[in-house]
Amino acid sequence: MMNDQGVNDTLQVATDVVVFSILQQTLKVLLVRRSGNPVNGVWALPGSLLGIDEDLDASAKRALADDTGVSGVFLEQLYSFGKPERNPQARVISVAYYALVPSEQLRPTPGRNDDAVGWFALDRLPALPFDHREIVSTAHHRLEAKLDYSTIAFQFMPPTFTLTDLQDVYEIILNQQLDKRNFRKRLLASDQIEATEEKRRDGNHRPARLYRVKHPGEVQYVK
Amino acid sequence: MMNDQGVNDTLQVATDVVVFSILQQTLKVLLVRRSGNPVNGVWALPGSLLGIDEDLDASAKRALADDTGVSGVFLEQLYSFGKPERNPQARVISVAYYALVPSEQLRPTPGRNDDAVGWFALDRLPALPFDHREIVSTAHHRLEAKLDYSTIAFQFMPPTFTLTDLQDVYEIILNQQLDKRNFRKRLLASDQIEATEEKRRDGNHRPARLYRVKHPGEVQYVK
DNA sequence: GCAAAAGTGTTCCAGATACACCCATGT
DNA sequence: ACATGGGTGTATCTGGAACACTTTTGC
Repeated sequence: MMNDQGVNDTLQVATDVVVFSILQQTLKVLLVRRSGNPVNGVWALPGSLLGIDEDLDASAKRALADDTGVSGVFLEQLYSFGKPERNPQARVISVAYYALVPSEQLRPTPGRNDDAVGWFALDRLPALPFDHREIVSTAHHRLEAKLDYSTIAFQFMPPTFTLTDLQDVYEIILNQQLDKRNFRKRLLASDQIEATEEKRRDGNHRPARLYRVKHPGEVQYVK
Repeated sequence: MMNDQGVNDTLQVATDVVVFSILQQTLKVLLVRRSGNPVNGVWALPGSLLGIDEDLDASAKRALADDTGVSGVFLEQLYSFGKPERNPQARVISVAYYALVPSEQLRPTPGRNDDAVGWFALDRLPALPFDHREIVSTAHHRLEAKLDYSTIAFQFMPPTFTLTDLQDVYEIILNQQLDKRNFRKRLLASDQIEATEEKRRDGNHRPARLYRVKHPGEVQYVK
């Protein structure tokens, strides 16, 4: 199994997950710092080698839960990365996934192989091993694109939220200001969210009506 | 490497390619009939096991060339399929690709491991092994979707073509009639094709002007 | 009463749609 | 001259973009 350079020459498959959330009005990615070999003390994407009888989706889900304690969130296959030189220690194909976590809902906790987990802004990422930066970048592009033609943004929302909360999510991901009236008109016309009877009072201003998504967990195509 | 059921329990990665073309005014898929084991005499997607030092894209390209003689065409990664039970003989993850071949340009020829190659209409596919039917279906959805927001249809065109030829391609893939004037207006406005000085004379009617794509080989996002 | 965010409608413009007739050729 | 597919323009509709003031609360 080892060739004469000490390199394992069997093929392995891993799943790696780019976890996005919006914290402190910023789009962030969840990274873990591994305590074990081969990458001691370096921040990397949560991930795992694929079990011999394990489904790809299940592997990504498990990697996410084991490494970060996050579960029950939107998770979708992104792309497979397989340059022979991407990992110098071994030949590993990475089937990458991305996940969206509702803002401030989950407190990720390090798994038993991890030193720490942490949220990082996209423009403040630490050095990442292998092609993890390319994976993050591909996931970011996918997220931006899907915002335009699907209800993917709802996956960032807690069970109830205000229209301003939702608009903030769009503005942060698209990195541009949106018109409040047009945004509300479009969202309400899409028939994907509904008003609750509740309002949120905070600060010294008019309370905001709370909404909920009509089909939580489902990402639908719109337009 | 073999367990006591005679099943190889190492993980393997394959690339499989869904090749589309438009022949006889129909969207067709290219299949190969394997002469060797394990699938003797059954039609399947062209594909290959990934070499230990081979890039995924290179593997798909090679599989396509080896199995069908097709090369130099549009080829893009589609999705990775990895259900543990998808292949009962071995644990194989398939990284699927799809390719588009210009109509009537290439004459596919069987590779040395193949019995035959053939084009099949999507609603006239033979029984396919593993999850190849699901892979074809996923590729078909991708193709339909990309037609709307990219110049992917140009990949089906020969070097020069008439606007009616191009409209036929759209109508076949979308399976609906399009308005001739609106189609021409939109295509010409997109600034992606240009008129040549040539015309094509066939049949007893006015000759049609031939066009060419401005950026052949590139698939651009439009709209 | 003032500061702060919530909430609400109309006009304008651009791009998509619907639609019918003349043109150039071969036989 | 006629049959065949090639080629063209205008009116209408619809969805997106721009834009400013009133409301409700806390202090």
